[in-house]
Amino acid sequence: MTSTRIPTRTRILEAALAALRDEGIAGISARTIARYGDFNQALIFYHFGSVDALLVAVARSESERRSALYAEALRDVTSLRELVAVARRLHEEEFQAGTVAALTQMIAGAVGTAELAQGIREAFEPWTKLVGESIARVLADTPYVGILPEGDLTTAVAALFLGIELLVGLDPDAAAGESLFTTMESVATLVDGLLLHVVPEPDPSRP
Amino acid sequence: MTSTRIPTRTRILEAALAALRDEGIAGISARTIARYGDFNQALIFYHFGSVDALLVAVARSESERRSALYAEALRDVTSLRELVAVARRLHEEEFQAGTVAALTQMIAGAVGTAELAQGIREAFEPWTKLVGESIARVLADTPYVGILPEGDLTTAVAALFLGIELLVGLDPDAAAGESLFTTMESVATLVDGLLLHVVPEPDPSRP
DNA sequence: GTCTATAGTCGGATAGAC
DNA sequence: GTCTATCCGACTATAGAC
Repeated sequence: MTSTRIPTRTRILEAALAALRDEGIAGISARTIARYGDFNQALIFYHFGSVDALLVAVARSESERRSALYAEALRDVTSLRELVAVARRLHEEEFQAGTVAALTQMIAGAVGTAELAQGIREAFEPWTKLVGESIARVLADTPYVGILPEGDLTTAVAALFLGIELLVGLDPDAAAGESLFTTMESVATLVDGLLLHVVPEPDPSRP
Repeated sequence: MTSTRIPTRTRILEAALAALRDEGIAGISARTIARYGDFNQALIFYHFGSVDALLVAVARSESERRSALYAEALRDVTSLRELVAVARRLHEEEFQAGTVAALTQMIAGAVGTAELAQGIREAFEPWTKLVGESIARVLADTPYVGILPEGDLTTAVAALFLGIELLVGLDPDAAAGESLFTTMESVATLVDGLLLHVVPEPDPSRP
């Protein structure tokens, strides 16, 4: 796990992610991160220059990893239900690792630090682009193309999932388990019907 | 503005809110807050005991203020469109003051500080209850009562609006202006139609 | 590349004068 | 209730030995 074969740069990135997840942005410091990775605090400055620069590097690394993992699934999305299904898979796979929570903390920490905000924004541009394209495909061939602005819908979807992770951080019980995403899949199925002008019957046994 | 007639306790609460909004949770400290309110740093500990306790007091105060301001409007809500309209009004009225952004920062900061999380959760219980009741009324008299769990929907709605403020903090241009909420009102109107099983313009040529 | 040591700053919190 | 003064731990960042 903590094998010496893993390059220090990577170890620092992983430690920063873990610290962000567990301690939150308010508890982040070079010393905290070093404790998580069991390396010397000074290495952070040697490899990344500053703590903020390290956080931007974490954002970039996470954005790339995530794009690689979910790009294929996202490209197949043509309905809202499918989009929520990908989101659910992402939530289930990433929740334990706490990577979305870490991202949420970074975004929250970017307030009042303009360069950190810009770095994170740029780091996640490829990812938001992927999500935006999926939403465009959901809208395509529905009567609402050109009526509902894709940019706003993308923002709303991104906001929804970031907000969920934020609330999960506040109250792990509230959004835990399958219930929340199951409900959202139900709603998405209903809206998909609406998009196609077909109203499905209410289903007493939620899928 | 900085009149001596305002009790110190209030001045501290307001300064903490402003500091939270401008500097974010990562930049919060007794000294930062004292600078914002132009009072002595030691007063925070005299009046509130600790910085964390002050933050919980801010959450309580904001929850009460908000409940008082929007309870009436929320009680009239019986459709999703009306709920989004209240959210839009809240966003427009509170955005400049930055109170939602401050709350977002508090929630983000609560990660890894269990007692802070519990304090904030309790502080906002009356408010989430109000929102939950509105959603219950939206669902009432639709075929989906008892099928779609209100708790999950409340969580999703709360998450959506928290996430929006989080993203606005990251990129003020992205969610600025009227566009985002106008789009959400459009979507809400469509979904309202769905909830009542009334499809705007049936199109038999589409399966 | 990684370590120790340290400068210099800022933080929470308290004691005690007024 | 509000102030000054202060303890002391934690922080960023750098210098320099290895």
